[in-house]
Amino acid sequence: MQNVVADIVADVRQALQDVYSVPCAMEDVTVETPPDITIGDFAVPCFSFASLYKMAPAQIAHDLAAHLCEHSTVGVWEAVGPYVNVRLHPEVLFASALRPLRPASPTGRQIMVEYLSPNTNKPLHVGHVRNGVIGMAVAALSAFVGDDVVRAEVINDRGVHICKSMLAWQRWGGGATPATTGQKGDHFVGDYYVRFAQEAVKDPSLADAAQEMLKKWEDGDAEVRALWRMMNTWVEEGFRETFAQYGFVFDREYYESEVYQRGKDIVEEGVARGVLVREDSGAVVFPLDATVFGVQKDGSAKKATLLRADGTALYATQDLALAAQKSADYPGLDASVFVVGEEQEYHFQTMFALFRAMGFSWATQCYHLSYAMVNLPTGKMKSREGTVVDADDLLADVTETVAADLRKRHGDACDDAEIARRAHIMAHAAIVFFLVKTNPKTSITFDVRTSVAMEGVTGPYVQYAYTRAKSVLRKGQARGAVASQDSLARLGAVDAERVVAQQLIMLPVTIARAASVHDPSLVAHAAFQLAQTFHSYYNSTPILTDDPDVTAARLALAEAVAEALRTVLALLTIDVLEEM
RNA sequence: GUCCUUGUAGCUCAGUGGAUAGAGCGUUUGGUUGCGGUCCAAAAGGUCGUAGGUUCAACUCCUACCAAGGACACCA
Repeated sequence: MQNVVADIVADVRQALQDVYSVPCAMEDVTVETPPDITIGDFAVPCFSFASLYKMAPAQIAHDLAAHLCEHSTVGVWEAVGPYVNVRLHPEVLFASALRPLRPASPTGRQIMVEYLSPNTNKPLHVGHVRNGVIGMAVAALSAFVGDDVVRAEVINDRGVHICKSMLAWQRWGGGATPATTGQKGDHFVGDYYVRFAQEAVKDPSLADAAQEMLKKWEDGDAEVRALWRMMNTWVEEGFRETFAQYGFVFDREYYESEVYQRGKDIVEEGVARGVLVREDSGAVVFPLDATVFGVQKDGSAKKATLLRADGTALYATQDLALAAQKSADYPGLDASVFVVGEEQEYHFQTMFALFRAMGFSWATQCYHLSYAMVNLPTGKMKSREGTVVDADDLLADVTETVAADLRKRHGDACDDAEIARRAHIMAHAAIVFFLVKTNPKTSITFDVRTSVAMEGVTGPYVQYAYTRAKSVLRKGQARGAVASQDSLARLGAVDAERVVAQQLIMLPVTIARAASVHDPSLVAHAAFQLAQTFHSYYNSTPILTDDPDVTAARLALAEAVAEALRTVLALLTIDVLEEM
C-alpha cells in the first residue's frame, strides 16, 4: 500500500469528478494536518476548488464529505466549514505510518554540491562547520530523492594569504613543525597567520614581502614551492582530522593551485568565442546584461573582470576554470549547488551568467545556497584577530562536558572508550543540530554557553527519543513481546498515537520539500517534532501492556518512529545511540 | 545611490494566502525515575517593524517607509 496521502488525493479527485463531472488537477488537491487531531487525521482545504467549480468552498466541502463517506474506503469524512476532514480507519492510518522511510528510486539526474572550500592558512571555525553541515545535508537530501550526487570541495591552497603564514613561519618559526610542537597542523600554520597580522601592524613592509613571495610562487621558485607544499600538507592533514570528526565527506577535491593556470586558457577561449572582451588596458571582462544587473552610476554597462590588465588571474578566473574542469570531469552533470556565504551572492550571479554564456550543460541549473554568517555575541569572527570559535576546540569542549555528565550518570556501567564514543556522538549532534535547525538565510549568534544545549530543540533531544524507543523494544523482547503489524486495528484509540502516525506519514512530504528548496532546517524541525510527539506519547501511554496484540502493535509503531528518526538524523549527518 | 536578505513572545527561532499565530529557552506550578527525567503536563507571556493596498480571506502577496546585515568589475 502506498502512502495514504496519495490515496486521500486520489479519493478527493474522484469525488470531485463524480459530483461535479469536471476533473481537477492533482496539484490542486493539498493534504494538510488539522490544527487538532480531534478534528481529524488529515484535512483537505476546498478553497482552490471554488473558482474551478464556481461554488462556495463550504458547499464543496459539504458535497465532498457526503460523497466520500459513501465511496471512500480510507476513513470517515466530515465537512467543517471550507475543509473536508478525514478520520482514517486505524488499519489504514497505521499501515501507512509503518511504511519504512526509504530513498526514492534514481531520477537519473546528476547534481554537484560544492561546499566548505577552506583556505589552507588557518584552521576551521564554527562558520565553516555551518557551511559543512548545510552542504552535507543538502547533498544527502538530493541523494534521498534519487539524484546522483557529487560532493565537491575546492581547496583554496594558493594566494597571498597563504604566503603570509609561510613568511611568518620563515621569519619566526625557528624550524618548528607540528611534530616538534605536538600541534595539529592547521592550528600550527594558523598561528603563523595570526602572527603575521600582528607583526604587519608594526612593520608595513611585510605586506610587500608577502606579495613578493606570491610572485616567486607563481614563477615556480623551487624554495618557495617546497615550503608551500610542506605547510599545505600540514594544514590538510589537520583538515582531514576535523572533517572526520564532523563527518564531512567529499567525493571530489579540487585544488585551486591546479586549476588556476588553466583559467587563462579558458579566458582566451571565451575571448575567441566573443563571450569575453579584451579591453584596451589588456584586462579581459565579461559584459553583464543590463536588464539583470543594471548599469553603473555613470550609465555605462556593468562588467566582471576575468583577467587583470597585467594578465594575472583573479578569483573569477579560477571559478571559470573550475567550472570548465567540472564539465570535463562530469559530462552528464545536470545541476550544481554552491554552498557559499551570502557575501558572495553578487559574485555568483555574475558567474552563473558567465557559465550560461559559455554554454556549460549544467549552467541553467545553478543554485547559490547562500547562508548567513555565524557571529559571536561580541560581533563578527575575525581569524586574523583570533576572535573565532575554533571547530576542533568547540567539539572537544562540548564532548568533554557531555562525557563528564555521562560518567556521573553511568558511573561504572560504562568503560572510558564507550563514554568517549557516546560523548562524541552526542556533542556532534548538539553542535550540528544547532547549526542546521535555523534557516540558512538567518544569521546565527553563537554563544558557546547557551547555543550548544542538550535540552529542548536539540540533537540530543531527538537522539533520546530514538534511544527510548529502542529501549522499550529491548525491554519488550526480554518479556517475549515483539513488534507486529497483525493488530494495527487495535491502535488509534489514543489520540497521541494518531499524532505519531500523522507525523510519520508527513515525513516524506517534508523531506521532498526540503530537497526541492535546498533547506535542511525543514528536516531538522520535522525530526524534532516527531521526537516531541513520541516523547509525549511515551509519557501518556504505556507501550508494554497486558494485551499482547496492543503491545505488539505499539511496539511496531515505536520501531517505526525509531527507524524514521535514525533515517532523518542521518540526512543531517547525525548518528543515533542505542543507549545514551 | 541601487540591489539582495532579515524584522513574529523577555531571548533563540518555526509558520506551503485559509481553522484559535506555534515551539524551545527563561519564569511560575505539578509529575520524581514507572517502558531510562537529556523527559512529560500546565500557566503566564503577541499592536506578527510602521503605514497603505490587493483579496471572500494577509504573518504570508504588492507599494512606500523604518531598522539590522550583506553586495555593487582588475579582493577572496
